[in-house]
Amino acid sequence: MSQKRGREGIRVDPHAGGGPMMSDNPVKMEVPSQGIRLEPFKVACSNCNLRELCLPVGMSRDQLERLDTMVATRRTVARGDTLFRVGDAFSSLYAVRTGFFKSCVSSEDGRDQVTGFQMAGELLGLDGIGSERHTCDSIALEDSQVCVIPYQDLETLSREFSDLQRQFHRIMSREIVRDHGVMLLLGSMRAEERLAAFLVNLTQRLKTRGFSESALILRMTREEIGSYLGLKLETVSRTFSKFQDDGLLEVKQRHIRILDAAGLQSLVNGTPC
Amino acid sequence: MSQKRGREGIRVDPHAGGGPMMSDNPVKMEVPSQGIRLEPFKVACSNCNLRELCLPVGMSRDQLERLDTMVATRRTVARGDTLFRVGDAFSSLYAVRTGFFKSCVSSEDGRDQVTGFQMAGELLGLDGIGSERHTCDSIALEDSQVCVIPYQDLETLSREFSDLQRQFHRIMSREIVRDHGVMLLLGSMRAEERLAAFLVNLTQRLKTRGFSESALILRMTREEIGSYLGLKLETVSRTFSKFQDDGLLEVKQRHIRILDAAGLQSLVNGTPC
DNA sequence: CGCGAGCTTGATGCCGATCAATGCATGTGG
DNA sequence: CCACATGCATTGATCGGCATCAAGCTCGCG
Repeated sequence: MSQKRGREGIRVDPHAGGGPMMSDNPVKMEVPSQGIRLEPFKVACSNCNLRELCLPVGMSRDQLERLDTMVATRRTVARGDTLFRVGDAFSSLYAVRTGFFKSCVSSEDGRDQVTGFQMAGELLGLDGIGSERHTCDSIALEDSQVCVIPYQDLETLSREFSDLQRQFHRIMSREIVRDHGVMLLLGSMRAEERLAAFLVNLTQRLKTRGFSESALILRMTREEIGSYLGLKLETVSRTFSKFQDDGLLEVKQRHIRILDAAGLQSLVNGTPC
Repeated sequence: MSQKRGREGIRVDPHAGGGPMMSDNPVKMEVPSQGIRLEPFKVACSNCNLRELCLPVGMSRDQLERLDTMVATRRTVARGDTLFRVGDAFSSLYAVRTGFFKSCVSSEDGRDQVTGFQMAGELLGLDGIGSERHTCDSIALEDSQVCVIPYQDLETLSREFSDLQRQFHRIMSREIVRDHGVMLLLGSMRAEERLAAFLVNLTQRLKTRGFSESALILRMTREEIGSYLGLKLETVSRTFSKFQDDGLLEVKQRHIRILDAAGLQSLVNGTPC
């Protein structure tokens, strides 16, 4: 579990300890009868180190403080537990604060499809708005924490703040664009291209969050990757092995080191041979 | 081209003439200098026969009249022309009034993927909100007409009317849910299931619009269907032929008659053999 | 009438699925 | 501490569905 992590903290594993960006921002609170104590779960967008990635992008101090009143609670989800499930009544969106999730839809006959993996700063539950019920399962792939955003409050507040409204619309639109990208992948790419695209996307998102872009720990199984990419787990495994043979990656179970980022990138676009 | 169409108008081809629901609602307008004339292009959500399918769902008389001020123009798009293209600046959404569109994304190396087909009442352009630029091409598959919805105005008005806000959010959310369904299809279904799902979906949407659910005219080529379903055109063609041999369909080029809707449906779910 | 875009159908081959066995890491109880 | 169980990953052998390549066919249209 222990990862090389220098004093400056290029991090591979968020659980290895609090880096400068991912610390939980414990806040000292005055509690009359007990003096000062540490309150690790103070919910506050205004203090959140993810606010540049999440719903509050581009909002003013004032607006952030109003957001704090809306996003009043957090929820902890243990690894393997569901945040919500198909058919659950929809009432809130969730912003991932720490941890990692997968979203799955399934067909009548039990086949299921991972539709996405979500990490810190990303919004979960958008699927529920249309029908007042969730249409997919959201499952924590590691112990996680989310901020609860009551949808009614979000509606109300975004009628007041056009910045919030706009950012929310942007997030939904980008989800649609992302989905279109996955369709392109599923509809027209071959196994190697799919896995390469997946890895490039993952490292990019991790980099945005201050993690290393050359080493990562997969939070999901080969089967989950396969489900997302429309492949069987054996194919995912074989493709990892091939990438290793080709000198693109070093693969040790879920620990991946990227040795040739350009080579990987070139697989995604059409620069083969 | 001529289709059986009774007086009550179970319609197969919207171009065969105006049924009760699809008529263009010409409005008599007072024009001072000329007396009464026919104005076929009066833009008005309040009169539109698609208002139960489109953005104005559930809105009051007052609100509809405000909507009329927002949706002030229409645009005609000839078959084969693009409504917008990847990279175009985003300024408006478009509601399909008549006709049929496809949306395509493409990868660096030129492969492209049809991400959806849109018909009357459906909203186009949602992809552009996130980045202020369109991320896909939208191409008319037949002569079409769209209502132009300036996005700024929609934002403004939906801050005022929570019903409009809510309906807009619903539409975006449903697009996300639809995309997840396509991912499931692309990631886990076989050719026959894909084509069956496609046909079931298409007929359902046509039925909602007052068309026959047992006969339809495809507005897209085999290649476009294949692109949408992640198959080659030959496979689409063979699968159509197989469905015909199995007595599920009658296929004559783009004219499809559904002979065994239940059988088709059972292919979509997992009730094979 | 003849052209061309789109559709159908056949023959063949390949990519990834499937089936099966082994390897590896972690955890548990004796 | 070892024996064993369990879950996940790797690797090999074989199979099958769909892609690919290659003719014809159909129909609308100039």
